[in-house]
Amino acid sequence: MSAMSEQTSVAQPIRIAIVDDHPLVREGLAARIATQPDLRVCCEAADPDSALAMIRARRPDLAIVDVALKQGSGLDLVKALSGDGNGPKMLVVSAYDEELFAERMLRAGAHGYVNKQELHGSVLEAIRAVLAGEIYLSPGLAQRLASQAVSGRRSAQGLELLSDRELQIFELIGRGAGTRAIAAQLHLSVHTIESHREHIRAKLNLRNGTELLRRAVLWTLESRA
Amino acid sequence: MSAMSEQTSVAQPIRIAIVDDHPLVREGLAARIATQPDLRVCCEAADPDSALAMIRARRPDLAIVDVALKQGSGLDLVKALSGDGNGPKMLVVSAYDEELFAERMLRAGAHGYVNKQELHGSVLEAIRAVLAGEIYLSPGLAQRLASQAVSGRRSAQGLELLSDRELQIFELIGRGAGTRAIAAQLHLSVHTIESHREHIRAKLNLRNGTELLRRAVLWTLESRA
DNA sequence: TCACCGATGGTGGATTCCACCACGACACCT
DNA sequence: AGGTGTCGTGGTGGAATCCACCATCGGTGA
Repeated sequence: MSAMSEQTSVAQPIRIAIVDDHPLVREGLAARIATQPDLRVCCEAADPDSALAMIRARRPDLAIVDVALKQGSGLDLVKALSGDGNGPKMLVVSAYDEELFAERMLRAGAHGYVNKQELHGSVLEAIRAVLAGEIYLSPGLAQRLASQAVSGRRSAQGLELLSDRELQIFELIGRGAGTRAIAAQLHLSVHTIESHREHIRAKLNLRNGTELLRRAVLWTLESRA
Repeated sequence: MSAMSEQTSVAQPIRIAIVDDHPLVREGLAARIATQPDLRVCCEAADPDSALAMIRARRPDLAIVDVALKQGSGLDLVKALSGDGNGPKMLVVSAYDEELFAERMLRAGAHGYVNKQELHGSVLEAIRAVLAGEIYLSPGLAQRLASQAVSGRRSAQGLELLSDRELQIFELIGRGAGTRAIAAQLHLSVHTIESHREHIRAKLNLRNGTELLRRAVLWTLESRA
């Protein structure tokens, strides 16, 4: 909405950080934000690690974060930031419209979740809402989440059953990463990854690692990053 | 917006169509193109079907196409356009840096392939190159493709240098069958299958069985078109 | 004939998988 | 406070698989 009554000129613009691994998306966001005189992009990052450092150093008012950052899933970034105490507001943008991620992100401390598909011009709306202290969700997504909550049905493909960690590992498997590589990337023991694999297999009713890999590859293709 | 008549220095601006299902990416591209006085975005589309109609109607000089369009994979779009005869140049942008996709796209008639990751500022470079009649590839991608061609064997996906047996087994792998299952189904020794796997890996320049499985799954998916 | 390749199969060592277990942290219930 | 559950992290040991060589046999082409 255009209820900008307390527009205190451009003396103190609201500072926004953008975290996305696609330069094009960053530029698209920046272009939109540039249309608003009281908003300003203060810094950008392409991966969660540098993003965390950057945000802690620059202390923006709002951070726009992509779910699917190449290493370390963005979920960790949101968790870390929300654990920081008086951190920025966090608006998550995603290529997935999965209720799956929205729920997790909000639980992890995000203040809004917008799908890249749905935002014809609604990012700004989302930004305003989040800055005002509200929780913002893409319209379609909000509806699906609501109807899902009513019917109690949660079975997209059984993936809801996976915990955050498990889902993250599932995603990495889908990208073609082997157990060893995942362990290295996440700084975890190989045994831990294997343990997670096993739990994932159990929850998804998969017999062997081959079926798991297959499922993961298929899924990451369908809901592309 | 910034659709001002710029015909002062350039009588005939080059007209570009953008096809991507993410509005943000479209805007990012448009923002970059807007910095060039002789280039102009003439139309946009979010899905392959409307894109095809649009491009045939508007006849742009260049079409920038995302691989990962929701329905119909963008590959079909490129094929259709290149089958049209005197169609536009086609530059493919992708979230994947997979050699696989690049190769298929180029063979389908695309004139360039850029990864969304790599393009810090190089889309314009790519656009220029493609318009000039060259074939453009992301630097990293070009390098990998080249080294692949030098080291091992040249190959469209390399699949045509598989023997009949190997191709058959490759397909079964793609369907999710394990080595043991394949052996049983073909009434062969497990060792034989493993031997074939090894040969396939060698011919396709794949390091481990995981990559093989991944490649096989991808292929059996994309070959539905 | 000879050299090569495709299909089949093997050996042995490295790697990975997998079932089962364990412990600490945290949440939720009553 | 206790009890129960799940989550994340690790481990062990045996089974399965992978993988780099190697071998045989039959066909095909120089």
